[in-house]
Amino acid sequence: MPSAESAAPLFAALADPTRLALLKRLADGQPRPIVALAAGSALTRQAVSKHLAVLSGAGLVARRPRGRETLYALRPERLAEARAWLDDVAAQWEDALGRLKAHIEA
Amino acid sequence: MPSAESAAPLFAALADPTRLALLKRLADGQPRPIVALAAGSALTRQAVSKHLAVLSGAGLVARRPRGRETLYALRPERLAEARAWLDDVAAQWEDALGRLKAHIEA
DNA sequence: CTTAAGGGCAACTTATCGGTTGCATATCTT
DNA sequence: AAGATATGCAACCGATAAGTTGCCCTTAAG
Repeated sequence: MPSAESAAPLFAALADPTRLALLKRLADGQPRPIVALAAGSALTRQAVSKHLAVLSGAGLVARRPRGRETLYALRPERLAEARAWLDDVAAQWEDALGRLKAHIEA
Repeated sequence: MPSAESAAPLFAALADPTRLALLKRLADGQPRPIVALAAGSALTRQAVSKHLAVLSGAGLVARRPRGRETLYALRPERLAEARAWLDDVAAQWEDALGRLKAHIEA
């Protein structure tokens, strides 16, 4: 169960439609260079590069320089951490709900 | 499966440790007024109020004015939407992984 | 060797965010 | 009625984020 302090930066990296789109495109498991990712996004290469830097900083994406290009690949483990926080809260909620129900029936 | 455009504002609301802490405190199912929530947070009542407004705007929390106070309660359905997006990407990833493995073994 | 392609770095602009302070409003309480 | 309680609204400040542009470096390709 990630703490609020560790989970917040993760959600912050996910708080942008462009970045979500990038992650989704990388979810097919194929690493891509920046130009390939910038192709479909109507943004400047620099803008995409910045977004990838944010994702990389949050650990959601892995950078692997190869030759003159840099390949970016999804890191699903970090996605799982974000899910873990949500699961944690949901579990707390379910637990509280069950407790309430039990109390009413008692 | 929520689109990137609809999921991003949701993640944006989650991108702050104070707000995550608020959600976690509300996960016990008990609606609370602002003062009660501001009590443990070392912040001004106004700051907490703003954070709650953000959470409310994202649909993560329900406002229910009662008398001179306003009760805030968690809305787990919206949390589930955030989870749905993460699940979607994770499923895509797993699928691609399986496809790759099948291709190798073929 | 010359040229083009892929990217990093840095400066700058605009907008938004988190937080504060001050004041006004509505509702309990005595 | 008077005072305290719980909020809301608005203005303001400092920091950060998104995006652009311009320049330089490295690596491939002719």
